Amino acid sequence: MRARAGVLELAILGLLQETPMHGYELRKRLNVLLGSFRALSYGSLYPALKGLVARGLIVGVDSQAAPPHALAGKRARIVYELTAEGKEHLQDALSSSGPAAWEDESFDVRFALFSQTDAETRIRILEGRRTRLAERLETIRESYSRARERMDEYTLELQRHGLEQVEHEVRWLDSLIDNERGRGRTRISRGARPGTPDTAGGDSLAGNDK
Amino acid sequence: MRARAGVLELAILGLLQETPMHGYELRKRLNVLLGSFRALSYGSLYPALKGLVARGLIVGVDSQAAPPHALAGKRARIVYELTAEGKEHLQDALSSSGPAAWEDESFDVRFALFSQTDAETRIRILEGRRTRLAERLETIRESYSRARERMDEYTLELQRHGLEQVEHEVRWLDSLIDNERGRGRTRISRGARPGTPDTAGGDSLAGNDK
DNA sequence: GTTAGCATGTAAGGAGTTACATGATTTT
DNA sequence: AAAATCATGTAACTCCTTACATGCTAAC
Repeated sequence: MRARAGVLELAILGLLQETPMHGYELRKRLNVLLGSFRALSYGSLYPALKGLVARGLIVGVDSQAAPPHALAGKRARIVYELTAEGKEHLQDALSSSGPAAWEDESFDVRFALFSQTDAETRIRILEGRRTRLAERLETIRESYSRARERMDEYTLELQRHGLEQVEHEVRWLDSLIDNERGRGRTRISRGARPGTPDTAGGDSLAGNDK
Repeated sequence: MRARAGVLELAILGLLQETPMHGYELRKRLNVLLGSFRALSYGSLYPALKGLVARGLIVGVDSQAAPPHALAGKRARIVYELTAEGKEHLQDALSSSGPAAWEDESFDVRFALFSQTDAETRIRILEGRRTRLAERLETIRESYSRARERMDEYTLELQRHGLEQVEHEVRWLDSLIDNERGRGRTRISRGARPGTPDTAGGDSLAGNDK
């Protein structure tokens, strides 16, 4: 009820579960996790950490207080780690698999946290996303056949490329789902797609689906 | 100086240049143009229109005021169209080709408006985006070789897929640039890539770039 | 000794969403 | 006569960015 999605919060909790860190380092890891571009600003990160501390999900310990024999010169680096409640909250969030898990903004983060997610939830999320993308294909193809006369060449080309990208992601998901089903918990075979080679290059917009 | 990027505003002006419309219809066209998903809300659209009117770039005329002989029952539909200043402003915006034109948030809209953009600007934007994506490839490959040990299988797989997507877009841009250079103003050959067939499927992360 | 990178934060504001509020018109 | 869809708007709120502000530490 109170759980305001909060992709950023989820990512923070997920990374801190793996290993405690201070803000500055966390940001770098987050930039990789959140899609490798879009450098997250400190103006987002620090207030988010503050909020998580206020809600008792993480605690920040000044790393200079710990070592016994003096070395007291160094700058305060606040290392954050999960509390018991934080771990519980994270587990709850990771075991959920509603639409919020497979939308564009959150799917990547949920996927990156799959190591900490149980097998059934992983499959449910992958399938949810696949369904979502299939709907999107439907929408694009529909708008294509409905209004292709009124669209100029560039809009059309953009549409075509968008469709290609989505189709590519669907194939990716299919291979992932295959992998998850095949082995209970074995590793991902990178890029190998057993029965379906790359040669599906026909006229994508013809609608050879269903 | 004053030109706060405003992707939405640009898209609105671009669509209204093609043909005057009322808000509701505009929204549907915008949803296609802005990437086919992410349904734009009225809470964004109407205030944006209001702002454009306030700045004198568009005017809204109540479509029921126009017809001479009474038909006065129908609901007010406010049809918006560009003013002279609006057209000027749009031309200025469309002839610019700074980083703001080829970033993720704006590139699609700029591309969709290519019919209204001159040939040199089109090429500059396409090349700008290509360079941007090449940088991104560099970043991803770097972080991959720097920290592949510390990354779990899923993060790695996500990275690999992201790389593939970006590589695909680079090839797309290459074919578009080719097309733009080849003909001065001829149409886009849909999906046909002259010299480079789809068979570039090797180990993407090996870094066969440069 | 100065540049680059480490490290933490705050204040103001931009760009959008959700939820609310209202009513007309068309289709079933 | 009900349901869908057309049509326009506002208020509150969320999430994030930019710009500011501060100071330490390592490398050149």
